[in-house]
Amino acid sequence: MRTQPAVECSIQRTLDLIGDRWTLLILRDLFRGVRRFSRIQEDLGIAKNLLTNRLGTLVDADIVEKVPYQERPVRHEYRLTEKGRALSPSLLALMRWGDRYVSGGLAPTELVHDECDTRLELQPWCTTCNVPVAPTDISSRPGPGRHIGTEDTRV
Amino acid sequence: MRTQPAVECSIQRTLDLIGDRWTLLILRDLFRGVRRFSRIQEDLGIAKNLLTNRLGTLVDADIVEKVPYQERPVRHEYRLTEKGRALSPSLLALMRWGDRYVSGGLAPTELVHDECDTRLELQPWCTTCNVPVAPTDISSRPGPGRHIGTEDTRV
DNA sequence: ACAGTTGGTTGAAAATCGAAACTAACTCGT
DNA sequence: ACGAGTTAGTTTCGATTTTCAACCAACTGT
Repeated sequence: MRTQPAVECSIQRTLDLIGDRWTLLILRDLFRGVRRFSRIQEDLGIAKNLLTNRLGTLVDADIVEKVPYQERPVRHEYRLTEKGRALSPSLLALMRWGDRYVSGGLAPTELVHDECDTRLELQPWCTTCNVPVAPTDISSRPGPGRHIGTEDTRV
Repeated sequence: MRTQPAVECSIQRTLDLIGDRWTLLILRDLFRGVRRFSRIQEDLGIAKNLLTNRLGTLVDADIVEKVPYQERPVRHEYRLTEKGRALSPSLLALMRWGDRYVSGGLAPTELVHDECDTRLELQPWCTTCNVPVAPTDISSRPGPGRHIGTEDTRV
């Protein structure tokens, strides 16, 4: 368990919840339609007790829900809630990064723009200027949920 | 270490590299401008040996580079490479999710566009049409880097 | 009746982590 | 020139987590 709290950042709060070695992979499987305990376990090679724990945490956090898919033997499958489905851009962004920098540009799965059939990027977008924004043009500042640091925030 | 290999997915490859409990937080600090060993260590409360290991891994993976900021005592700081800066959309996506679903809509920290001071959103972006793409205009298909599952992929 | 499937639990060994102590190289104040 | 302070680590060791394997319970299909 983390020693220092000081959780004044949504990235940290998010990673405290889903940022361990397995959880994002479990969520990826759920997005892919792998929803049963034993299928996830086989697919990831995760220890069963850990899968039990992680799924329990995800259910508690309302990211995943356990819905019965048959009675007598009652069997459940794990489905993403709306909160869980909202993680899709995060997984997409990680996937695109991996495509480019780890898989050497060869994407195992592509997401494309219907109209022109081009692969999609996920970019920070300024709704005022109506342009994509490079990492070097981003600053951070305290928001309504408070803040700590006062560093130079340029990349 | 992971037991089953079967790494046929960019998300998995990415998480194998940066998906542990600390690495994404370290990268967040680098994005925020916290670049020195001791500053990161204080800020995160991570054990020093772990920080050494993680930074080493990041440097080996060419996500971060160690650049001297003074001679005599040679001191280094850790800077994101282009590959590292490309993780910005991933972190932004996780942050925006946390803002909405963990921090109750009140962002502790906002990321803004330098030029106009507006809070940033994350949008799927078509590099061919040079426009943002709505979720309804997205399709998925198998890519050149092969594929595994044949499941029902609807959420 | 009994092998097989699903979704777990339990316990011990192995790997990893965290806290504190220690080191090395150098600066700064006096 | 001496001692204190800073930065960036390494080492050690006890605590925690993870993995692996075995076990279990409810039910099915044959």
